[in-house]
Amino acid sequence: MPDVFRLLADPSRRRLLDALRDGEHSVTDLVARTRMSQPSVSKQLRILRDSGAVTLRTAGRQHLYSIREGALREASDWLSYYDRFWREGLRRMDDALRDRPRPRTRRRR
Amino acid sequence: MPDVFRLLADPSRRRLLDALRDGEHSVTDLVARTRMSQPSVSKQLRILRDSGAVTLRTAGRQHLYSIREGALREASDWLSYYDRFWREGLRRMDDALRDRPRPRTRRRR
DNA sequence: AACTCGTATACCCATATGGACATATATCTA
DNA sequence: TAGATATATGTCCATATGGGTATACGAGTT
Repeated sequence: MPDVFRLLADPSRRRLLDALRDGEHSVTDLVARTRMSQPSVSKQLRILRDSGAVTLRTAGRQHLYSIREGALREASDWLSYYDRFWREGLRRMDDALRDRPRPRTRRRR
Repeated sequence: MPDVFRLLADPSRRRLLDALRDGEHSVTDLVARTRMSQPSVSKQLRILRDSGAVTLRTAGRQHLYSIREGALREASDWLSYYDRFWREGLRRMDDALRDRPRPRTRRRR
């Protein structure tokens, strides 16, 4: 099971997800929207599906894909830390640095 | 210039970033914290540095690395859409699906 | 049943990637 | 200057990955 970031690492998969943001789409649709070859689209959709990022609904001979709720949650959670981080500014970094390396600051006499 | 997601795709790089969350650290420090070999740490730090995710401050023979503010912003921004998305629920997906495919809904007489 | 459309898979190939190990470089110290 | 410490780089290798092309499969259609 490849992790979420590995998934998002590939631009083509991100394009697919972007193309799915406004709802379900068939493979042919996605091929048109992403300018990728049909086999590539299927291949990447397969990967996205296997890792639970998208779901498939079959309608006749069409395969309709859509984004699965919470699929990218893990990635988002991981990043949220850093969001908070740089929103507060980096002063705390220096503080942490100054404190942790010498737990009991020994005063040089 | 590899994009942010490519950076985060590798677990070892994420471990490094995690280890840097509480502030500056030397390479030796990072080696201890991440259980990676020193050359690997240096190699990945190099990549992180080249892509602007971390910065280097030289202090004597130590190289102190720290996370760069806003480094992961791009990734975070991209994901923020989906955050909003699944927080609202997926009803809108179906709506979008029902509307877009036929822009002018032709009433069947 | 033959045909067509929509989609998935198989196979091949070129490339990128990360680790391990050895070694180079730089800074401090004796 | 010799030696030790801290970090970087070079080389080799095994593997993963994505694309392209051809082809297989499945569901409608005639």
